[in-house]
Amino acid sequence: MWEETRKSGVKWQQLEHKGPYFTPAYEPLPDGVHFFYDGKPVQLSLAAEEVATFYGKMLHLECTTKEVFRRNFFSDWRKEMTAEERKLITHLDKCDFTEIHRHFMERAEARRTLPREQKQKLKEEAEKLQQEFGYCVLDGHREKIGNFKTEPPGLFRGRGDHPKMGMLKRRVMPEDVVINCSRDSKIPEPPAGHRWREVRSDNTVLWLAAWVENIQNSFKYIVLNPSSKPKGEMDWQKYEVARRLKGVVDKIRAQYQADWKSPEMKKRQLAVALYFIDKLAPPSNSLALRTGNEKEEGETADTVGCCSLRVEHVRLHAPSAGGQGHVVELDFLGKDSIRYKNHVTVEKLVFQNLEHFMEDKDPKDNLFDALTPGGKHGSVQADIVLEKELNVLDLDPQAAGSECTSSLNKHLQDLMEGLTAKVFRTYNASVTLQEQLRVLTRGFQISLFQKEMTGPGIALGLLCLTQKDIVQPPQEAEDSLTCKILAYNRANRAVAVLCNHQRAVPKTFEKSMQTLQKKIEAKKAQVAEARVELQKAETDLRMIGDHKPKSIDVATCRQLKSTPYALRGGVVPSGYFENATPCGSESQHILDSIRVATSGVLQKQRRLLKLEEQLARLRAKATDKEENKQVALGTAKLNYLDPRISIAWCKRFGVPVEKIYNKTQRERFAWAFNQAGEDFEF
DNA sequence: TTATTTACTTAGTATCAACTCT
DNA sequence: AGAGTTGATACTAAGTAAATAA
Repeated sequence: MWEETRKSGVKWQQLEHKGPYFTPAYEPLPDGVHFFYDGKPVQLSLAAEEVATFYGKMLHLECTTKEVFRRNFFSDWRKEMTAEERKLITHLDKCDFTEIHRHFMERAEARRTLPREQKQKLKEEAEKLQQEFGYCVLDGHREKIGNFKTEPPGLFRGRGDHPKMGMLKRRVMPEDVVINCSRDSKIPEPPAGHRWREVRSDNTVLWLAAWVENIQNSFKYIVLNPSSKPKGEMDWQKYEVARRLKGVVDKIRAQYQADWKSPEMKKRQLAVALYFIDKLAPPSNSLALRTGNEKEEGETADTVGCCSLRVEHVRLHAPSAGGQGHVVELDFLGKDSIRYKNHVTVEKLVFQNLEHFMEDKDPKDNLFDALTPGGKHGSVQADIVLEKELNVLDLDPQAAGSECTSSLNKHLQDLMEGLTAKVFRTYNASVTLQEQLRVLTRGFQISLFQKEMTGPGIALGLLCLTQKDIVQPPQEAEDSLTCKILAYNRANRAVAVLCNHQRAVPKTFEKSMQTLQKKIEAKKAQVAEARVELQKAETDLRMIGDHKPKSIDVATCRQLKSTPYALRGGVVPSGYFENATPCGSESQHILDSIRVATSGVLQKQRRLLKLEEQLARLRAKATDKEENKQVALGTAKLNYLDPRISIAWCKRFGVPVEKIYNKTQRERFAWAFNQAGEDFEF
């Protein structure tokens, strides 16, 4: 069934929806808010004012200080001005948006501090909108839509050094929007006085509406929510492909390793490129690069992936006397201009190949030039020929990627149906999670077993200690749950590191770390204090023994020794009462005071344990926080880790899935829940 | 072939909402 | 109750890769 739909490309039979919700029209600034030029208030035309507010709203953001941003903004803004405005406003430096900025900050603040009922009202209105526009009917099921609103107009915020940052992103109009729905469904109504660009019925795609965005001239789509059935199905298939890779990955690796020795330059480059994409050697010797498609120069930030790597991104470190092995250093800006910097030990053959690939090239030349059309190794068959061709140096050194990625993917397709470069990231990520979970929680099942055998329920003394006096194993269940979750996060983090998922250090990081440290110090003090108190209680108990050891009869002595306290190697030394003589009624009194003193010791002991636990938990939290400082776990969790691995692990270790996946995530992974038994293996 | 277009996944950040602590 | 934290969500940019056009 799935096979058929995949082959035919048909994705639905019925699709009905209300079309996108459009950004409300621009609301002019209130009378009291002014824009100033050269110190004088200027009443702008509506269009120019709107664009001015886009900039004013962003005044606190770093991008407004960037020259490219300011230049692009100013140039686009001037296009929206009237002739007079354009004549007057010639320098951005003379523009004063501070009143506009203050206005929007105050408005946001006002909304935050709205009384509870008004907030409730806003929430209800949002919910109404969601109900009206946020769902569609797909093959008889009501499915949630991911983004049912068109993107509002504003200033483009590219990441990294984006040449187009600050450009005006135009308002989307119904006339821009193509609607996709089934022919016989209720066709969505365009807003009054407008019409759609087109209404079509293409059931080989999943989008509901689309428009062309004016910055990059690319499509934007209204699509389904990840919780929807078709999205879930695709997610599932993605992991199934990755699992099939597991079956052939050894063969593939053997082959590309063999290809490192191929006489054909192209083959060797392909083999090394694939190695860069695949190499997995935890904990810190993996590469896991993205494919690195070609990008149009000047249209986007200069970022690269495997196929678009340039010589300048690679450094080779020959084996040193210290015996470091062959090390490759990669340093480049990857997706989202996130820096990828890594030292990795590689096989000698890889190293030699790289030396060869880099020979006689400029830093700006492509590393894998034989896989790109204009590269100097491009059409060369063998090294021997290559050596004679060295004069073909400056043939378009910039040409990158597309040829490389498509030949790479074509090669992979031959090795396994459905295999592409990005599958390696999915595969390596999921396999790493599974393995790390195994390693990091290896101890837990054993300790559960031990608990059964030696648990707390052993015979207690007859000192009439009440149940609560028994030293409980320190809240085992809860404590081990904390440990398990910490272990899960560690495993998750290993994958995030593998995939280089970074985030900006949270603005509040230092401060909240400090408060946490303070808490730890306070807890340490409490622990020390509790320890002193325990010692004092122990001395008290011993004192009773010192003063009246003889008063205890033999039977009581036995009882005493069998109390949990004595058994724990406490302060009453074994044999301490051995020579006590029977002394009848007096022993009852002694027994009483010992009971009280013992109970005191037990109480102090419990308190100490509890505090020590709290301290341990705080320390764990601090570790977790520190390790997470620059690592984003969410991306791996959402896009790379087969949820069935986590679900199976939860079942095996008795961890409630809610501790791992929040509500949205459980909805997103709904497809996985009835699939993964506790013995699921990726 | 090679370049362009299209459709979909992957990504980090800003903001919003909920919760914790004082 | 209000401030401060934290977690969740909304948002949309930036990739991948297949399909299509030239």
